[in-house]
Amino acid sequence: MDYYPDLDLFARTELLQGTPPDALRVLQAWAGRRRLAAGDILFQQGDRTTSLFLVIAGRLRASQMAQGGQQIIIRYIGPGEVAGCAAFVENDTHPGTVTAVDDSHLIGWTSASLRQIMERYPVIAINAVALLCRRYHEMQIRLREVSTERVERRIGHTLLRLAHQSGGRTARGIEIAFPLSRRDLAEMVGTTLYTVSRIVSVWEERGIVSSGRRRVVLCKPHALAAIADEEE
Amino acid sequence: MDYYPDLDLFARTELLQGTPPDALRVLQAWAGRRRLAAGDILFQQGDRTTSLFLVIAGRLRASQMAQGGQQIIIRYIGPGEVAGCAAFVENDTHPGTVTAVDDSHLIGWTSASLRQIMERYPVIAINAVALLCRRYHEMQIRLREVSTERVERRIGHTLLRLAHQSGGRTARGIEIAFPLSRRDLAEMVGTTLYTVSRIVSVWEERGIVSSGRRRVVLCKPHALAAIADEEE
DNA sequence: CAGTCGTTTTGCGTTGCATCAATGCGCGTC
DNA sequence: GACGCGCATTGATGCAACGCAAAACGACTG
Repeated sequence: MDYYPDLDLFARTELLQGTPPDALRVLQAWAGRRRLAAGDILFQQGDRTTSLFLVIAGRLRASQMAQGGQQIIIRYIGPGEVAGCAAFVENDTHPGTVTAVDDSHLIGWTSASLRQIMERYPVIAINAVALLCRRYHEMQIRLREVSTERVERRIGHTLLRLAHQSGGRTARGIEIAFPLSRRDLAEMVGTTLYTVSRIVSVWEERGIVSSGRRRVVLCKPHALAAIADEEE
Repeated sequence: MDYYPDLDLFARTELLQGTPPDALRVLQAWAGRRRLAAGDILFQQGDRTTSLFLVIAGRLRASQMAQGGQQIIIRYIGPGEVAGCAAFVENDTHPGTVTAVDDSHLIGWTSASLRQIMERYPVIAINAVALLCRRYHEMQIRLREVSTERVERRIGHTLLRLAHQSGGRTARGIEIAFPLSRRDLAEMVGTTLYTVSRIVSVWEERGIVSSGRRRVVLCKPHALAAIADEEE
């Protein structure tokens, strides 16, 4: 009897949950593997979409460049999540660049094979639809935040989201589980690293967060939530 | 032989293109109809998702409220497009409110029947994936714009997009085909109606646009594009 | 035709945040 | 241990855009 180490892992991802075992075996057979060291680029903005990737381990960052050289961070992608959504559609181009922020291990399928698989196993297409709805919804909320809220609250919401998505419990509080600099935060929030630094410094004095070189720990998440959601 | 007036219309929409004729007939049989007058609400933010709607005629606006009473416009939805994406997923809630800005005619399917249809006809699920990818990509670009560009350029981009999406050729230039107030524009761009008014007034003096009560005509689209995309 | 309501314009004071510049700190490297 | 580099802090300054207020301008209504 063969041993397929990926199978049960597959079955717990957002894209492949509920997929019949034979589909999982097909997926495994067609999968390509990819390892990245922290800092490596998976693909660049404007590249043709060749493959969709599933993150097995590690963490990636999807970002988008403006013509002025500024960039924003679209999202961080962790284990079980999908990188390179645009590859769901054949012959498209990637809207952003995806970079590894930690050493990462990925599995990829070509757009063409993915399409075949979705035709044969509609569950996967339906999972993809659900996943994209979530992402779309996420973006709507961020667009609203950046359009209507001021910087302090946006930083608050962003940290809470990151903590929720990939926070680890520690003695001091919830720690963001990957390196996150002031500049990174600024590019998620739509501000400058200077402003982030000032605001986080104030929070640090108040004991709400504890942060250092590319590390952030939320000591009092509820206090942060109060700042992020207080009435007017 | 029966006459199904919707069938060829269906086959030209983003969601249903490439769908086999028998699927179209099933879809037609399961469809609910809905008519809205300008100003009517299709569903509210927070409502449970019951149905997904296809716009046959008219125009709708998807918006999202912030707790302070401010709101932003997510997008305008025209004929052939889909309203209420969240209904792709059963037992979810709508992230925004959808309102008719013109008298509109819609067709709807319940989430449950939609799911069955997608299982039976994966093309539709795959179309949905492509559609959501496009929307997701759109939002990424808007998020980048609102985070990195200043108001004048954002208004320019927004008008160009609207013109592209639903502009009608007229003697004076390209006219946005539905009522669009300064406030509406402000809520799409993430600014105030005052700022929009000022900037549009300047453009009006320069002959780039011509606008009045809830009407906008782009007289010199290329000049607008130059403003929106000029280097630095 | 007067009255009302929604939209747009415009002036002006205010301010949140960007921008520039200088300094300090921690970490890896030769 | 000294150097250099990337990251973080902090102050000073300027400006783009906000927010208020008041008025002008249609458009619709009784």
